[in-house]
This record gives sequence, structure tokens and C-alpha cells, in this order.
Amino acid sequence: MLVKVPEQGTLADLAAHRLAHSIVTGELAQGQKLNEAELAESFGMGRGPLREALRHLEGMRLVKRIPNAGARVVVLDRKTLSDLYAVREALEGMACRIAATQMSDDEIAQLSALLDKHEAQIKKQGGKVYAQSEGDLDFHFQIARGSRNQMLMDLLGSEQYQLLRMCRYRTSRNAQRTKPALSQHRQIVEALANRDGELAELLMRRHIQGAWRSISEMIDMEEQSK
Amino acid sequence: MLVKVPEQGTLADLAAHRLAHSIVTGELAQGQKLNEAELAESFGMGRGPLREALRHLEGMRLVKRIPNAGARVVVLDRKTLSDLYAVREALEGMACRIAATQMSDDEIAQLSALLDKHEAQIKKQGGKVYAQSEGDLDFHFQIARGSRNQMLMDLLGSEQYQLLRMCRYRTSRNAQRTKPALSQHRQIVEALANRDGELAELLMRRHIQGAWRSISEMIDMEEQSK
DNA sequence: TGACATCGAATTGTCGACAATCGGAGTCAT
DNA sequence: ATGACTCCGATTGTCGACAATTCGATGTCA
Repeated sequence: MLVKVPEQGTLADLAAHRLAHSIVTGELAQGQKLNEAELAESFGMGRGPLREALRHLEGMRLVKRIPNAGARVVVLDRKTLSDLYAVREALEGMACRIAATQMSDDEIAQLSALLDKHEAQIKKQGGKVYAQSEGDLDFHFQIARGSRNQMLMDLLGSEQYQLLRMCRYRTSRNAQRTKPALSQHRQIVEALANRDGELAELLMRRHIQGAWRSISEMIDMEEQSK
Repeated sequence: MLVKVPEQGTLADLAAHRLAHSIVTGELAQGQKLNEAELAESFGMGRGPLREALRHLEGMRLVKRIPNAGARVVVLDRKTLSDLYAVREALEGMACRIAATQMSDDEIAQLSALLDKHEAQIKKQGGKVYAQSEGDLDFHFQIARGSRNQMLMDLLGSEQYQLLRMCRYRTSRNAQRTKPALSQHRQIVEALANRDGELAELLMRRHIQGAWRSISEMIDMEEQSK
């Protein structure tokens, strides 16, 4: 449900999804040059649709295009991620505040059920911490939906979402933040259930700030080990 | 300085700019079907670059594409604009708060000078209230720049900005909000000069809320007159 | 008369080939 | 040896033609 299945639609849309997936999972390294002919060949399509897909990804900020010099996978340096998390804090905080007044009791209950599922997954452990990471994004997106603001959903869902997933893949391996994150999620749901928008916003902002600190430390270690 | 001159770059980029301009100015009506062959002909280019331009505008939310059914100019209904202004309030509020700590004294002085220019334009009156409207966007964008957050600048500058201009063209004819707006701008600059980020954010949020109320009333009148 | 099937023109999606541009290897002169 | 220049290969940008799909018109039948 998280990843749209593009089995319908144009080749360009299909290529955009496949490329986005390859970029997010790191299959295509950051900063890597994207050769049109090569990619078109590997996808079994002409260069036309592929070029349109690249334009799409450009708008999504997953690739950076330079006229007459091709497209490259975007590089998520410290500053970019810092900016991203700052924007997320504002947008998701806002989403939480509005969601507290707009979500139905049923939706909030579903959110709570989602957290139960996450908790079960964590206890099962299976080593696949990543699954929780995807689930985390699902949690955040459900709240964005709860804001009933289509533009907010687009911004958080279609675009930043992809960048975040990209970041997660880089850092989720050694992330041990799943437990405090789950606890914070629970507090947020409780605030939503109490229809306390201000508290929900505050908690969400803190949650994201915490996530950023965690990511930031990880980047430090990564850079230090070089 | 506001509108990038696309004399450099690919035909697709040129077409994207020309189309964006036509859409924003209302030359292309909301909801109007965009015929690829027709537009390509009028721009003197093939359909390939034009299709890429449409993909670009789609990412900018200026057009909506439906597979196998073509692209249409987006329709700015009440809900869409309401959502837009809500997001703007959050983002520009954030921009203001950060800008208060990041902008140099010189930049703030330039901002103040910009307002002087606006005031002069208003007193000259010339009927062209629209010019102030563009200047208003310039003011807001300068603050976004002051946040030093590239993602924020992109969101406010490249994308929402276009939708706002589109909205302005619809409503600027009878807008008599230039004076209170200028006064609010001055207060914001003063807060920035005092390095009072919280106040600057508060003032900016109120400013945008006021703008939305004004736009909203105008939409009501428009709908009522039908 | 209205609902439905069928056909056709128009439009979108795709491909292959050609032109324009860029990066780099190699060369030459200082 | 180094800097600049030239040429060539590779890649991007663009075009025209063809295939696939949609939407509307037309006609048919209950």
C-alpha cells in the first residue's frame, strides 16, 4: 500500500517508479550519472519515456539535471537533510495539529492498531528493523491524511517521503531508535485521541527533532570513519 | 529578477516557462485542455520537448495530467487555495523565525528598502496595483532566502509561488489590501531587525491569515455573482 | 425515445534516426 | 613540463512518423 503499483499507465510513469525505487534503495548510488540510452535499454523502452521519467524525478528532487550534461542522482549531504528535517518539523507539526480536530475516532483507532502491529514486529525482531522504518513512514503519512489538506499530503507523501526513504536506507542498518520512536508515536496518538492539537504538534515536532539528532550523529560517525 | 529568463537551456525548459506564464496570467483558463500538437506548433517545436515541459509543470502542480487523456490547467477551487494558504502559513512562519537569526543586517536593510519602493509605487498609484502584488511575492521570497534553507526556498519559490501568482492574477483587480499588507510587512521587518523570531513568525502567520480571509471573501463574492 | 454497440477521427504514447553539444585524449607551441 | 588548442567519441536534445488509446458521433435495436 505504501508503494504504488504502476502496472497501469504510461511507460514513463513505470520508469519513474522503477528509477525512484532504485535510487531510494541505494541501488543507484548518490551522485551517480544516469545515462539515458543505458537506462532505456535496461528498461526495454525508448529514450522518450525515460526522459519524461527523469523530468518527473527532477520535480521530486530525486535527481538533479544539468542541461546538456545529463542527470545525476541527488546527493543527500548534511545540509540538505538538515533542511529537509526542518521543513518536515513544520509541516508534520501542522498536520498533527489539524489532524487532532479532523480525524475520526475510527481513524485514530486504526492508527493505534498500526502501532500495535509495529510493536509486534519489533518484539519479533527478525533483524529487519527496516520494516519498522517503512511502517514509521506509514504512520506519519496517515497523520498527514488526517489533516485533510491535499497539498500537505502531496508534499509529505509524494516528495519528501521519497527523500526520507532514501535517507532511511542509508541509516536504518544501525538505527536503534525504534523503541523510543514507538513510545513517542503512542504519545502522539494519545494526544490525537484527546483532541489536543497543540500537544500533538509539540510531540510530533520533538519526535522529528529527535529523529534528526539521531540521523545527524550517524552522519557524523560516517564522516569521521573516513 | 523575479521571472527567470530562460533564453538559455533546452526547448523543454523554454516551453515550461512560457506555459507557466500563460497559465499564471490566465491566458490559459483554468481547467483548459492542453493540446500537445497545437501547443508544440504555436511554440515552433516538436512534441517531445513540449511533453517534457508538461511533465515539469505537472510536478509544479500547474497542470494535472491523466494518462491517455491529456493535460489540463489546474483549477484553483476554494479548497485548494485554502490548503495552499494553510501550508504557506506554516512554511513562511518558519522561514520568518529562522530568518530572524540568520539574515544579515544588510539584508534586513535591503528588505526595508524594498518596502520603501513599494510604498512609493502605491502612492504613485498608477492603477497598477498588480505591480505591488508581484513585489509582495518578492518580499516573501527574500525572507525565504533569509532562512538559508534551500528546500524551503524551493517550496516557496519555485512551486507555491507560481500557484500564488496565478491566484493573484484572478483577484488582484479589486484587491484593496495593499495598505494593510504594507503595514504588516513593516512590522515583520521590524521584528526581524530586533532579531525577534517568535514575533516575526507570529506576524507573518497573521499576515497570511489576513490575506487568506481577503481572498476567501473575494471567492465568495465571485461565486455569489454566478 | 432511450440505451447500447460500433466505428472513426483526433489525440496521446512510443520509437528510431538525426543534429547539437559537451568532455576528454592527444598534440603542439612556448 | 605546462598550458592551450583541436579533433573525436559519446551523450544529450530534437524531430518526424507510427502505434495505441480515447472520446464522440452515428446508427441500430428493444
